[in-house]
Amino acid sequence: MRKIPKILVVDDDPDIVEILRYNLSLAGYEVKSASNGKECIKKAKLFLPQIILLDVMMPEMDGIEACSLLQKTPSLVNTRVIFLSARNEEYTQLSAFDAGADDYISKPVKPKILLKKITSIIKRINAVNKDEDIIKLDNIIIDRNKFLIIKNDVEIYLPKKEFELLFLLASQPGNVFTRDQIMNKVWGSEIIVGDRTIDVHIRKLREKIGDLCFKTIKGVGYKFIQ
Amino acid sequence: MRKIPKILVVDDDPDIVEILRYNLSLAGYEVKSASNGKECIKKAKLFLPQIILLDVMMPEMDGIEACSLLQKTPSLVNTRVIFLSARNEEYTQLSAFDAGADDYISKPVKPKILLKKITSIIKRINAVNKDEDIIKLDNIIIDRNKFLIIKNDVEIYLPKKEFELLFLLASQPGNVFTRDQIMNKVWGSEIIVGDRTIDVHIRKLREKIGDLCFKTIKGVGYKFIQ
DNA sequence: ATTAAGATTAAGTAATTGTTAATAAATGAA
DNA sequence: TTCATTTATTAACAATTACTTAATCTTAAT
Repeated sequence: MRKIPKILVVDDDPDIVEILRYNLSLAGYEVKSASNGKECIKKAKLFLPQIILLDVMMPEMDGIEACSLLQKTPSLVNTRVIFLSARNEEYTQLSAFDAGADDYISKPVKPKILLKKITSIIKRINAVNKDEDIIKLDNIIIDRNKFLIIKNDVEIYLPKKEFELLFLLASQPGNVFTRDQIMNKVWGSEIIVGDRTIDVHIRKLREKIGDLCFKTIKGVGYKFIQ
Repeated sequence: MRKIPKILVVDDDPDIVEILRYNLSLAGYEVKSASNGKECIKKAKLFLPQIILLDVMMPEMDGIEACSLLQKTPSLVNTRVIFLSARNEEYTQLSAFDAGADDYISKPVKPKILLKKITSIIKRINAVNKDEDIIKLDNIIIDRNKFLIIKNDVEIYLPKKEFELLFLLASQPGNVFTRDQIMNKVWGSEIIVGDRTIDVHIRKLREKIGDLCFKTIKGVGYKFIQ
């Protein structure tokens, strides 16, 4: 149950942005775009993408300069930058790598190959960085790498299903999840169990995590509240 | 004091091997070479390079096939493969990535750019894998060079599989490793053994290292705890 | 007050892991 | 090599834990 990888596409040519957006969305990535270096940095800090596809020549601020600045942003240490450029002079490529690029691809870009490269990078990131699987709220941390809950500095271990249920509810505190949604996400769509199964698991969570954390919305479902 | 990065150059053309060896050695890397896929695999397992530069077309076994096999070798999980090839057909590139390539560079290779790419990859590897061979925790040291455990100043020698399993679990204390992950990393993806094999090895570790160090997360996997 | 949805409990069932001992495979020494 | 020893794997069964259900009780909305 990993999150959808995010990609920021940065190019001043709207056509190129559209082509890339189309291909990347189709491949299942979450895509946002920017049209120059300044916008890139602003959006990257908010969006926190795994990958930035960056043009070199752009108005306002070029890609190389943007890349240098991105490297200095702590929240983006795990973000990889791939340059896409029509400029193939060696010195441009060299300065791109000096600025912290992870790759430099010459335009025209072959979408299939770009996708493979991205897959390969994402695979490497996932093999290492598991930060995405931790939910941190005010007084509870839910860490799926450790399969551990820390509530008020106390460690709590939960069985698998209870953990998955809590993880789901806590992934969007305050939002109601219907029984159907819970069924599909925690049990999977092929498995069919009785109605009361969810109740019982909720009950156990109330026992272990605290009654007040779980609110029943009668006729609708359950929500996790902080 | 970080180790000198190791690079394995694989090409059937001795001239290319020499050019690469010259440039890489000059840049401070430790270089070995092979001239076909079979030799590549044999040497890679012994040399454990960070990076393999791999030609596509070679006698005996081509680069793509070699790359696929390399991916299945547990001790080479951290090794990156960069293809260097004169074949620029899209399908060749795609199958290279499918085989687990990290990059595909068309010949003729520009040494400066290759060096930058290598630097960039090494930087990423180092950012993650701080110490490859020795794990030092509060009261246990695990040294894979000596295949030795030191627990509370007592030396413990373990058989290979038990050692690998411990090394894996202790590489991220607190984190759960699923049985699948353990299977893939310790046994490799091509080997298939029965369900109870992991349990038995865990049992031996609990006997030798201490029961409390290993926690079972039922339905998920095992974790090492300090 | 009626009713439908949810809560609770305990008990049954299923699934996973632990343990032991026997066997196979690999390793190392004579 | 051959034999002895160690290590790895499997199989059979035990133990444990988790999951589900059924029966009954409670609650809240109309």
